[in-house]
Amino acid sequence: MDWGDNIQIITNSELPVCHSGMKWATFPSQKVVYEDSRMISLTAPYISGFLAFREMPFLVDAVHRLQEKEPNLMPQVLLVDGNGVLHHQGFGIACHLGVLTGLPCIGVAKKLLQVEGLENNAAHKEKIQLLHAGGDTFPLMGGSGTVLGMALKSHDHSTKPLYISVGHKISLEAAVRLTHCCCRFRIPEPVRQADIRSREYIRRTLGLSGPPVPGQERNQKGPKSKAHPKGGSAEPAEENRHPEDPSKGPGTDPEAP
DNA sequence: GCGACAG
DNA sequence: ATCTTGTCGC
Repeated sequence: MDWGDNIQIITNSELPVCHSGMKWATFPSQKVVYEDSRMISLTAPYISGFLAFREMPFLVDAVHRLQEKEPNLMPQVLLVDGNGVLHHQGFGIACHLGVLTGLPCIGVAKKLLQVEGLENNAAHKEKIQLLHAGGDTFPLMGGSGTVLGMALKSHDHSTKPLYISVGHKISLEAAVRLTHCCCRFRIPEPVRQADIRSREYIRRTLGLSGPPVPGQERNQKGPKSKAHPKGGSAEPAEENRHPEDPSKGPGTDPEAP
């Protein structure tokens, strides 16, 4: 593989209530060199096909913050949690982010967006079962015969494929190969780490602030708390934290056989 | 009630 | 995205 050792990858990971997390890392070593998590106020609701409407401003903001703070770390490619041209209008969130930042973007979706006749039906599931080893793919063809993306078995023991599509300034083939090279587990590490770290950030900033009523039940069915000031970003209580997170120990590995 | 469902 | 219950492997 001739990507070199200095390709950097950025990933979004938005939780539906109030958080945006991103992670920058080198390739192929995948060492985290920069992290930016903060509270946000989501306004637009989640509507399938309009993900960019909801999340784009925060992703662009994060890229701009990086440009200000560490321009030397500006990545050469972004892995975006969502679709690129595999989209109702042929322009998913990975395309938006690519155009607005000028950076190459890869759409990495965990579920098939059913568009242009693509359907997660029996025939599709059959193709999935024919995928043999990690790295195996099959094309996702729209009604017009155009290849909108590729289903990718991200590692040998993964049941569900990833749905890779071009976002911006990268070929589908390169997008698939690069994504596959990032997969220690089903979800490519940039996406996975952004996810893990964003949840950890939430836990650490809101986790202990909420008043744990003595009789607190485990499964609170009430509405999600919006316990953060609107229009502002909540700062973590501890500012000087070592970004090093030596080893997570033998944690549970999702999607592991 | 039924279909659809990127996050 | 979230919530379940259970299973397997390191």
